[in-house]
Amino acid sequence: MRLTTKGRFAVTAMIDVAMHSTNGPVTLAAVSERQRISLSYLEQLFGKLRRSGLVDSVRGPGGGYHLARASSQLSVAQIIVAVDEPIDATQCGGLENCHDDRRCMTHELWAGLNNHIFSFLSGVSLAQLVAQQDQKAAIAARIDTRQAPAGTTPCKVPVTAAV
Amino acid sequence: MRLTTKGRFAVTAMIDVAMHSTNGPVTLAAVSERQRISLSYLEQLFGKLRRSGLVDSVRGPGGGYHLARASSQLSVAQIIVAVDEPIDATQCGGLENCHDDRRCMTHELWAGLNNHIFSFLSGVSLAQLVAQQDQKAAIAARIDTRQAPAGTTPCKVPVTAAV
DNA sequence: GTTTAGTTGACTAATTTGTTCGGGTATACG
DNA sequence: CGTATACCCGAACAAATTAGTCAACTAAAC
Repeated sequence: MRLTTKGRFAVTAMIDVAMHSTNGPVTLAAVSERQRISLSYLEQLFGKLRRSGLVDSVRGPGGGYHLARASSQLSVAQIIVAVDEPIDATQCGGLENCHDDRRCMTHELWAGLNNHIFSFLSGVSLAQLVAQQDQKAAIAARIDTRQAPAGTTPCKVPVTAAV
Repeated sequence: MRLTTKGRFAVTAMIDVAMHSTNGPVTLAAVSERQRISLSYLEQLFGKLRRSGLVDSVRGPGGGYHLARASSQLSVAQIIVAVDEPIDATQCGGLENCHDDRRCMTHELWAGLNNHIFSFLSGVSLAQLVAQQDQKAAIAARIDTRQAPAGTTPCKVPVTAAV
């Protein structure tokens, strides 16, 4: 389980697809324009997402991508695993040359921590992120039109410093 | 919050220090030898760990590094943040040029997910990992001394598929 | 004063990231 | 038909990051 900008771009793009697939497939050109990600990079990412069975593609005019499953059935972990090919921080690579106890430490350790992080991100569905995003968009719209009802905390979503 | 092999090396090294600091500071040379991490790379990592206040250094003969706090008070998140400098996947960099609603999406989204992952890893202390490691070492030692019982596979800890 | 070991900085190879380019192929539509 | 759309594919590429090397320095123990 690696966590880099690559996986983040993939998740972002998937959210974009989820939010715009109400009427037909979403083209990568549209995602590229909206999310400011280069088209070719998106093609690479969606090639992996497609081969992993997370999205389906429709070729030809009017084509594009749509989610292969309901957004509630797609987890962040699946997306990240699909695009961020796994790498292990072990020297032995989990092979037979770990006679010495110590050399196995990294491997066992990270396998465990991997599990934790993986299962955590498996519990976060695309639907949740979309809902979160929709909510913010709604708040923003309400602020724009200055119709914030009493009792609501406008834009009070605490965006923490980038960690 | 990035999650790469760099942070994993740092955590591995910190566990090694935690496990061997019973009698005096631990030298990086020893960590390097045990964990098969290059000495100079460790020097870079521990430079950051020291500047982040996670370890203290003792110079001269008999010197080395030791944890600045009890291992139960040191979280994985702190270690990773110390060595894996933050990067944001946003185009606007959280600046003022995100007039368009869409361009802020990545930023808000990952800030939230960052929080989740960060708080999760903040809850994992070095002490926990050490305990987990000690437990495995004890099992391994038992296997070593008592001629492995039938059915056990030495050094074949059920390593989950690398994610 | 010599040895140990941290401290620093510069430098390098390998890998990853993100992009650009240049071609393909399937299909809707006129 | 043909053509435009949009997926598909691969190669080449600069930039950043990762991992490691080298060399010189400082503080402290003996």
